[in-house]
Amino acid sequence: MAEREIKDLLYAQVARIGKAVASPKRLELIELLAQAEKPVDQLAAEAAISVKLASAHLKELRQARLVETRREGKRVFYRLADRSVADFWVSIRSLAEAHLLELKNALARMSEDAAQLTPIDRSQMLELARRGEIVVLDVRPKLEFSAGHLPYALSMPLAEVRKRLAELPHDKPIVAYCRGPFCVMAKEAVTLLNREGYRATRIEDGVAEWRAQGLPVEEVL
Amino acid sequence: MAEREIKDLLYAQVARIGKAVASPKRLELIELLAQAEKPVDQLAAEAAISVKLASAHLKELRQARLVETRREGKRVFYRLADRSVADFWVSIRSLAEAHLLELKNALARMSEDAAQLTPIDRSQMLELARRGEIVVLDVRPKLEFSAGHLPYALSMPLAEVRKRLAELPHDKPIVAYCRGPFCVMAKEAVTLLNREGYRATRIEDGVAEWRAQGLPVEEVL
DNA sequence: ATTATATTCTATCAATCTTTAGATCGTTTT
DNA sequence: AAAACGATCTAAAGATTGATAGAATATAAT
Repeated sequence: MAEREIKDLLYAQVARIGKAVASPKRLELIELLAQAEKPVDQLAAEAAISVKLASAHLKELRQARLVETRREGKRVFYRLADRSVADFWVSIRSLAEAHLLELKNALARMSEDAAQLTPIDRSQMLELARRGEIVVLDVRPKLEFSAGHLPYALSMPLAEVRKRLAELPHDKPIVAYCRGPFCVMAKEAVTLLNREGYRATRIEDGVAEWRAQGLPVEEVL
Repeated sequence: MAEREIKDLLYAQVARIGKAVASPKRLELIELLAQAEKPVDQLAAEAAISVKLASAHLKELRQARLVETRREGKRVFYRLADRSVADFWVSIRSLAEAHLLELKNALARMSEDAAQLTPIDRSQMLELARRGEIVVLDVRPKLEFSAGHLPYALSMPLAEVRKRLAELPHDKPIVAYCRGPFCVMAKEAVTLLNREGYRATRIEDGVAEWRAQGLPVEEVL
């Protein structure tokens, strides 16, 4: 085989990964799967697409070996092939944030209330959490928390925050997080908490971002 | 604007990066630009495509803000927008290598002579080079060497190796490298050198891979 | 077995992308 | 100013992809 043909083959293979992440919906599915494994119907609902379309996109991701499946009774659960896929999601999103002005603007529009954002140092935050001087609040669905969460984090899904206010201290800073920079759950939780008299801020990191930084994540294996 | 609309916008922006790297030729252009800035005609020749097509692909890369241009007389030089694009190239290639069996096979077919490949530790190699116990040979074109190269490396473009054999010692191991795992120049140089009685091996790293590992690179700024 | 549920496969249309060719634009040289 | 050259733009053909609907498949419950 000629050198040129082999080269074409090599780049074509890498482009398969590129094609897999060239669709907004597939990226959203990857981010959702970075939180925890999920069945098709749930992925479809969370990404706001039909089950059929979700299935088609997941098939592409599977052909690119980015996701794997597991059947449990009637349901088929999808999960990322391994940690490097989540790392890749973080890296392509970061690259996009760095290079696409429109993305920065859209992100800024989403979190106009910049004061909510904690620019805190990650390791310092970890230390404060360890000493119990702040409360780290995971507002994602319980199952995603179970699949892995920041150290010392307390699980309180967004929908439950209002009813479970009593569990939160008024005298300590509360730092909320959710799925990552594109997720609005932490933002909503913080808005609610501050209205109720708590000292709440949020960080943009999700578990994938946290882990991609080489920081520890609590998970049941 | 509704939450769903903003989300769609965010993922669409990231997908623009995905689309930019969803084409084999664009990936090849990125790899070429990771070596050094280059004019359109040269990129077209090295990627074995027409100037028109190269121009069209480069336009897409520019719209995704992955590359920038500079005019010098009649020529337009393209360069990567910044180092993170080269890092991204390394990361998507690694992901592809890890997940696509066909890619592994194609790569294996390319370097059937596994004995040529040095599985050496990078820092150890750096130390040996510093002490002058090995010769690190950069077989890429001179201009790419000038734009940045491994520490202590000697520039000897593949086409010149045969004539410049006298410059190389017979009693020291020679470690050749070129543009990265997809590049065949180092492989060819090693084959030639071993036939001439030298102790030559190669590493798959190029400058981008080296730098992505956080290792130092010599460059004129 | 039959039915219900979850998922995937197949077919289709519209939209998008790749590639090529011809025309155009900008810069340098004569 | 004209010619030469490099690069880009525009237009068009063919190929590929995204999204939707209907048919088919696999498992669980009846």
